[in-house]
Amino acid sequence: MRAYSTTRRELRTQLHEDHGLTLNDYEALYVLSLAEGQRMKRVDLAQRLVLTPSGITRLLEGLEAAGLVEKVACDTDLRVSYAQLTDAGAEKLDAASCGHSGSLRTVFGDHLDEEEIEALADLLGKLPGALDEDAACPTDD
Amino acid sequence: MRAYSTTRRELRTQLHEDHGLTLNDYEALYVLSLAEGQRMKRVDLAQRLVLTPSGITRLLEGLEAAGLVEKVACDTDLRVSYAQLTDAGAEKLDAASCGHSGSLRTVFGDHLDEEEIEALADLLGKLPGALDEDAACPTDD
DNA sequence: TGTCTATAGTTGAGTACGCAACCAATGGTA
DNA sequence: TACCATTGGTTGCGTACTCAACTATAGACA
Repeated sequence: MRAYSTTRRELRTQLHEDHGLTLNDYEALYVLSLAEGQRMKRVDLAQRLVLTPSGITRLLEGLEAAGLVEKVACDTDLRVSYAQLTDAGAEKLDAASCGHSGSLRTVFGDHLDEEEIEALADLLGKLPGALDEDAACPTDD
Repeated sequence: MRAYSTTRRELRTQLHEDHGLTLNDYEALYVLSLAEGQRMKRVDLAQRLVLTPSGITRLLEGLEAAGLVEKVACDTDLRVSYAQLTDAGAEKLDAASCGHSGSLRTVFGDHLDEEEIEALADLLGKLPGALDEDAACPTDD
């Protein structure tokens, strides 16, 4: 049967069935795990995930409800709040990332060789939406 | 102001404001315009746009309501119906493509040179979801 | 001090999809 | 001929997002 899509859908459903995460859930946990102190201003996280402020609010709503992320106030600026990865969140990420990044590698590896993957990553990295300079510094005050 | 996303959102809103089309609307018109007889089986169009059958039904609903695409029955197989680009659809595509493909070029051109764009297209073309062999032959019976 | 603009974030309403369940037609095969 | 698996397509329902409008804080400047 000629599958409708392939990969992206498969990745999504696998991640969802195995760990109850959407792709963006996963991405959010992943990005947070790399951030200084494992936390980020919501607005920076939004930019990093290419979401609007409301998108981030809803995404974090779910992750907070699941106890994977905590909302932490900033004492120097009452407007901002941080998304802080919890221990449970880090564990969930660990559990999911094994299978997920494996799947990713497989998907790309099926069609591209090592060198091509690197070249692709390089080119995509130059495009906006990818982490531009300032997206890399999550917590500043 | 540090924009939330950038390009994709901008492309979408520009296309929407100027011509009342979503990105997928545009893509559908574009793909149809290249197809033999400017028509395609709905299921093939779905695969090409990486949409589910229900997704295609809803997408074409809108385009049909706008008179840009017509639903044409197949006389050899009563199950299938074609999406047929109308004259109005072709005109709309013309009107939109000028600005849109210009914008696209600009977006990529701002960050990549000619050679890099070509390399990127080449690499992406190898990934699934891009037009695999059979996605190129729209109407067959 | 009051005012004005910019920024962080939430909320309500609308939308573009996916999934599951379904119906109809097709093409075997007995 | 009757049956059955496969394929094309639609519909109901849920969801992840966007946009627009809003509140609240911050910082600049009179």
